[in-house]
Amino acid sequence: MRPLFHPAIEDVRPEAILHALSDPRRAAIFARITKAGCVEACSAVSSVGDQVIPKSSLSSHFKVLREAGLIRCERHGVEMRNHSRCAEVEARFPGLLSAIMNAYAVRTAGGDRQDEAAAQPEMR
Amino acid sequence: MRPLFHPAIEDVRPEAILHALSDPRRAAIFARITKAGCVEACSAVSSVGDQVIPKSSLSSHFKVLREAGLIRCERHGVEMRNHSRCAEVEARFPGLLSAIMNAYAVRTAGGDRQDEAAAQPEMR
DNA sequence: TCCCATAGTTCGGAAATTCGGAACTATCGG
DNA sequence: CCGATAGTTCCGAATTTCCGAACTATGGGA
Repeated sequence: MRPLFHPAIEDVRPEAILHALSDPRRAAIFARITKAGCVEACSAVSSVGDQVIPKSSLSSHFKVLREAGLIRCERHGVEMRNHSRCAEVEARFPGLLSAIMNAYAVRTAGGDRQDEAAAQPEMR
Repeated sequence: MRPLFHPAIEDVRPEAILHALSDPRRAAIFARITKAGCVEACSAVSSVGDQVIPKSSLSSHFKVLREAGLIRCERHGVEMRNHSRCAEVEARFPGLLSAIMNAYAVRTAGGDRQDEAAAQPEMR
């Protein structure tokens, strides 16, 4: 089971990235991984905002992020380390990730009525 | 039926935009509308690449784009005019749309094996 | 070595979303 | 009023998402 599938950076497709980040929970998870110095134990993210995410759902969110090419996952002992592939993706699609994360930051800053804490602002 | 629903710009949510543009066909439609001087008869876009889109599907694609806040639609006689809300969205989420459209352009330029003509490059 | 605890994945059925053909509606030009 | 064109709605089939329960993998003792 070790060799988890990761797309090569040149196989990463924009629609996969947009789809992955079009879910605010996944976007929040990705923001957290990217912010946290690119390393984090997997279910350190057991909730987003005050919303608890069941672990089977968490697992599939990570899978979506991984297969979209946004993160790199490897086992370390009993847990998983997740690295953001932010830099690689930035090189291939300049400005994309920062624009997306900024957009979420605008939304949470802009005072919408709905779940404020969903996404974390300013990456990079 | 006239007053088609359009979200106010401050109600536009990033996840809706990402979701709308995470479909390459919708992204291509949006690119075409934006490029074509912000006005275009609706089913001038009856196909994307060489792929024909049935009109019920087209209709719902336009609905998704409209409700995401990406386009503005109004009836003119028997047909629909679609304006890109690109400028408004750009003001709210700086860099987002151009980064996304550029990403699709990179993909088509980068020589993926799959439907090359799906999205049109360089907006703005 | 065996057993337990922890971290994550897989399975499977329910719920939600998307797709697209067929029927319907709106508008214009005779 | 009639026909043609442009879109929308309806609805069933196919696909995707969600999440609890069972399962797998790894490391740490006893």
